[in-house]
Amino acid sequence: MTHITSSDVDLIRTGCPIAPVVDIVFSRWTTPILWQLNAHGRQRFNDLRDLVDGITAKVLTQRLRQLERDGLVSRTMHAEIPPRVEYEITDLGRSLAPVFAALVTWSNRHLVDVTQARRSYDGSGKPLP
Amino acid sequence: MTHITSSDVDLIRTGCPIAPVVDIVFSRWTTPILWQLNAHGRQRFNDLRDLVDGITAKVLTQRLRQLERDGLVSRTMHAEIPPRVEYEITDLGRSLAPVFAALVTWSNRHLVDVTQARRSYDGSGKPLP
DNA sequence: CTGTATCCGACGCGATACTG
DNA sequence: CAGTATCGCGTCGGATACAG
Repeated sequence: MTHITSSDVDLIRTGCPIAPVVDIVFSRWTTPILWQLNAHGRQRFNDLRDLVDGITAKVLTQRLRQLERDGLVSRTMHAEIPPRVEYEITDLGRSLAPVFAALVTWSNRHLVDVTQARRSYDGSGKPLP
Repeated sequence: MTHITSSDVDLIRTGCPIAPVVDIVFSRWTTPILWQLNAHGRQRFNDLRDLVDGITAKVLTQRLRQLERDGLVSRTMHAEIPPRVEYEITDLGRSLAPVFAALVTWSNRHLVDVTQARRSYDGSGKPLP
């Protein structure tokens, strides 16, 4: 007799198994924040703000809170005057490196294809999204 | 003498080199749509709508237009009554397979760590995002 | 320096009704 | 069957001002 395991059921039922991780890693601003923390190491709040290009203090705070809650970033508060707070990517955050590497590889190989596809589409009278 | 190439400058200047591809691949609904088209092959509009769980016709149309423009999905219109339209993932879309595979791997290994980090954070009196 | 509070405009998305 | 049109709400993010 054949057995249907719970993981089999998951394979059948699951809409998109990577949906949860996409929400965690690719919600807005999280990718550039993690990228900069990974590239430049531990950073103070305002320095990180400068590194992440167009982000405002409010949104940076919101995103850092979420990343801290998810265990991807750590926050260290130094009781000094003026106050100093440092953010650092965690081991769990660094474990995303293969994912980011795969994206870099794909970008180098195929981003130009997307650009070309867009030109071709826009120049062919089809309805623009 | 040392030379500074344009790619060196890019490495210094670039905020986050994967930001463009993240916008293309991980904007809302695109991941589940591509996943289902990759898993179940060519699909008619309403069948795809049923596969993608909670999506409405309007939003599915918008996302499919964008994916078609980016060259990740192809649209085939059959002049019949009733009309039949089929969507299929392209070779360019399939070239994302290593990216999705990396996400599956990370999800299997580390999604539980995120869940645990959230429980720990929520149970420690820190400000909730 | 490191945030927080408030206001507000833009956008995304769902619901519904309608068309070729 | 495969969309499109319209409406309305909710959320997100930007700007600004303020606080510890």
